[in-house]
Amino acid sequence: MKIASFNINGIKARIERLSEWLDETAPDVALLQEIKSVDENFPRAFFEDKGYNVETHGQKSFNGVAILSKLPLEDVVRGLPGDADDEQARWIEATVVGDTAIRVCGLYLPNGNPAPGPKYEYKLAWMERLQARAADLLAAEEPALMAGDYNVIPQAEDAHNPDKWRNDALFLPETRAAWRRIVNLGFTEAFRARDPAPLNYTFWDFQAGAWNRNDGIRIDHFLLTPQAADLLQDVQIDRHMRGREKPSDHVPIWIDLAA
DNA sequence: ATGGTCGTGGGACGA
Repeated sequence: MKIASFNINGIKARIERLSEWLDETAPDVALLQEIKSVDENFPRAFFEDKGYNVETHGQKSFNGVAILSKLPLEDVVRGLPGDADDEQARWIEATVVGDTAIRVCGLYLPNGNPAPGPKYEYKLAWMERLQARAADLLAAEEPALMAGDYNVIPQAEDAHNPDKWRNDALFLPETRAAWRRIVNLGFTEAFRARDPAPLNYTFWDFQAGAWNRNDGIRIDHFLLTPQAADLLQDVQIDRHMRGREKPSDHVPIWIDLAA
């Protein structure tokens, strides 16, 4: 089963790129971030015509996450638990019902800049809530994953120019410590676990010719419970998507599970 | 230090 994560940076602007990528890559499940659309305006029928079930958790103009799945989705939950006042649409989870049931969580973790400041405080608080949900997922001892745009550069090797990011909310020591507290609960970070070639990024800024200079960062991640990690067969970053017409600033990352 | 480029929605904000 191929499960992908893709920050599309706006469904309206990206529907053509997303459509061709779905046709080429044929993921069974695609977790989307930054749909930047309310649920009513998401082109649900377009993806249903391709054979996908569609679940969205959107808001006006910003954020927004969605799940596309060729297999049935059950027990959909919208919003990360832990703060009833949080109105930002950054979390959706569901159970993918196949031969092996897999709990999939799609997330768009807050950017947090500028740091310090209220946006950074929101990011750290969100990561504490994420840690709580992550602990519950592990306690269930079932195949489950959390994937999406984490807005976290885990290590210096995950940035082309780490010095540039030293004071950025994506790379501050406190951010990376919060990330490690989650991973070290017992998750497998799929891409790093496969020990792939270095300098493989998932994001290149639109500004200052970042793509042309390969000035990228690796911030889109898959965290797998042990029961999901047992099934892991492959991990790929679809880097080529960044070079296409009207690309997102992120590229897709996907895993293949023996399920 | 600044500005550089996108998307949304139709101005300013977020990244």
